[in-house]
Amino acid sequence: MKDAPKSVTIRWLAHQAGVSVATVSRALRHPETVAPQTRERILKLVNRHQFVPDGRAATFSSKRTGVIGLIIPTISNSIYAEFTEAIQSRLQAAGLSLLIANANYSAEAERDIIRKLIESRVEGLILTGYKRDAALYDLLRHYRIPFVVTWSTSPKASIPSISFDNRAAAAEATEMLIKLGHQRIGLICGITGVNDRAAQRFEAYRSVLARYKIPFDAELVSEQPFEIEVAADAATRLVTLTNPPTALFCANDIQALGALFACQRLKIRVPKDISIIGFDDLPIVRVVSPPLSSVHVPARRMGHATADALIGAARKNIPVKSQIIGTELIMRGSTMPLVPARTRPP
Amino acid sequence: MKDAPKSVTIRWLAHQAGVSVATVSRALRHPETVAPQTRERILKLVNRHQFVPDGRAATFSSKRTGVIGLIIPTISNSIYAEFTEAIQSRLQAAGLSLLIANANYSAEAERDIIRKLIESRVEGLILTGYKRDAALYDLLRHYRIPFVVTWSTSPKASIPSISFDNRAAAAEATEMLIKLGHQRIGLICGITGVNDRAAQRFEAYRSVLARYKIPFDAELVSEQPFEIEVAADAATRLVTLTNPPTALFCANDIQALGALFACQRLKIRVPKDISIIGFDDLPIVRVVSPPLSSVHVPARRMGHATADALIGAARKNIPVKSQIIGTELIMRGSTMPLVPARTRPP
DNA sequence: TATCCTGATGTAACCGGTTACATAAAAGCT
DNA sequence: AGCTTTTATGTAACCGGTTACATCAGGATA
Repeated sequence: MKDAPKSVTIRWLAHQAGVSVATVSRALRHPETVAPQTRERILKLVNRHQFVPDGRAATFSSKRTGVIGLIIPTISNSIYAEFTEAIQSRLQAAGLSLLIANANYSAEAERDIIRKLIESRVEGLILTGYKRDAALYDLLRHYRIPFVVTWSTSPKASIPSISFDNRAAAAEATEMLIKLGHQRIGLICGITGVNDRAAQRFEAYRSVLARYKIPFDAELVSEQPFEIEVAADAATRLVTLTNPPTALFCANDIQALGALFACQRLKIRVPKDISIIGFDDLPIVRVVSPPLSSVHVPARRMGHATADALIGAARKNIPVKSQIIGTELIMRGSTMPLVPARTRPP
Repeated sequence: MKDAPKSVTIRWLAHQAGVSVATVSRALRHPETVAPQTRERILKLVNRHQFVPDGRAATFSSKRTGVIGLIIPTISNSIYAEFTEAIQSRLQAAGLSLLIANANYSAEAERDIIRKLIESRVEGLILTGYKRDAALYDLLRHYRIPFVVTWSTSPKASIPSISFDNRAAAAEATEMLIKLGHQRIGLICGITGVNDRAAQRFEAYRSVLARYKIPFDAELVSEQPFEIEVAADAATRLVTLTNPPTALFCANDIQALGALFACQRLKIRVPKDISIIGFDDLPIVRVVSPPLSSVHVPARRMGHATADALIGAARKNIPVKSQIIGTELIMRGSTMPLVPARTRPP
């Protein structure tokens, strides 16, 4: 037998097997269309030469990439990990791959990523939040790449979203604290200028306060990145105010945990001295002491629904339809009705 | 001007601009080789038609993908997030993309992922741990794809690794507890059968005990997945033994946190009643109360070194050389010398 | 036995951009 | 002014697999 060339190709294998390149291609991609003996002869050569087809040529000639792109704002918050794993498992079952890109909460980085993914001709794109340059949505439509917004509902019919309602969920949490008797409610949330989910949660907080005729006090609000040490510092600042809050609504669990640990360090008892509600319902919130109340975000369900929608779009040209997924406020040991706060010495 | 076709191509743009396809290609990829007026004329058309080149054709004809593959065992442990972000930032600066794949601690899933990445012709591959079917390393060499093992040193010169030494780091932590006077040291680690890093940490724990003539007690060891609730349960079981440990070495921080919270729930004081050391040195361990002692893993530095090595390999054919990166045991408030344990009622 | 249908296989054009090599014009130097 | 060098641009072959269409052989049916 002739020695293998530097790069074994389907053409070379075809020659060795005495068949056409189409037959080798069929043996690899649609083996049931090839006669059993022919198929075995081809696969034997494939294995002997450790042949792995060149995906660059395959995606070029088939005009398919089999890839769905996902852009998340960070990979260090495990709520996105759960969401991503849910998507990945569904896509894998459908024979598609997930390409994960991290935008690091940067609109500019995200723009570059979107263009790169369009250049790669991904067969679908999953976005986080709906707020971005409209031209990017136009470009996706121009290239007929199905897309869907997640982690935020979309106000426009032309921008499909599969998400829970941030405002409704944040309103429910804020309202619960009010119903527990709290009036001075602190908010720790993300940077509303670059994060539309944080902005929506903040708006809901304000609007519920207004609804209950509770004056909005900017001093009780802290916007900062989702880093636990930053959150702990923010909580420390809030709870050591002259007139501190008696409750904290944290727009994500990392911040709620930071707040909890800061209170522990300051010997402020949760929930006796201060109630805390988080958002996401990460596993860790069930394990800390006391277990944190939190808005349960159905990340896995949202991931599955998102993947299913894009599989339908990519494989069967089914348009992506918006869906709203419910959240659930889970009350645990970090919240209780307001009791008169003991005055703490300066 | 003639209407744009269904799919605008470089060929069509060339015709519109009155130049050749090579010139359009140059205008996009190497604009400095095209005369300024020609370049502007071409880019004007590109913008007008919202043209994004077809990456499928580009990667095919150039035989370049510009992609480095990274396989991590999970995306829900944020230590991998830090590592991944470090790699991504370096690659981005070098004009390369990172394709992240999640193996979910499954050797079979990883095998499929490796083959898929070879088929995609990634220009480099970053692996986690060195233990896997040798045929996979052979296949990577066969296709001349540079690779590197991370999160574990490699015993073989033919398998380059860039990592800290798990055994040395785990030995240091175990030894520290012994030097603090602890003899009954519990170990909570990952599943050693599928996780060579867990296996190495476990081996180091055993070997240090042996060195100090401390009998190995299997009852003090708990192997289970890295889930915080499972870790809390494991810790609960260990600390409620008839003859419980006076210290816990947890082979990652998630487990250390689970152990800490379990102790808090059981009113077992850390470090007075039991010392705890974790591994990874996640930000949260600095914030909890008490702050956890932990082996600091230089994830960012390892990420940068790994990316640099593969950029060198992919772009300049520089062979990847193994590197060992140090760790550092950070002692915080969760460890103290052994004091006689109060007898707890059954 | 003849005709029709199905399964297996071959042919060859094609996908869209890249780039080695060639050519022409412009710039620089003597 | 003539020659050399540099810059800008064109030509066209190529990358490796996919697949629409065609063909042939074998099986089924009338």
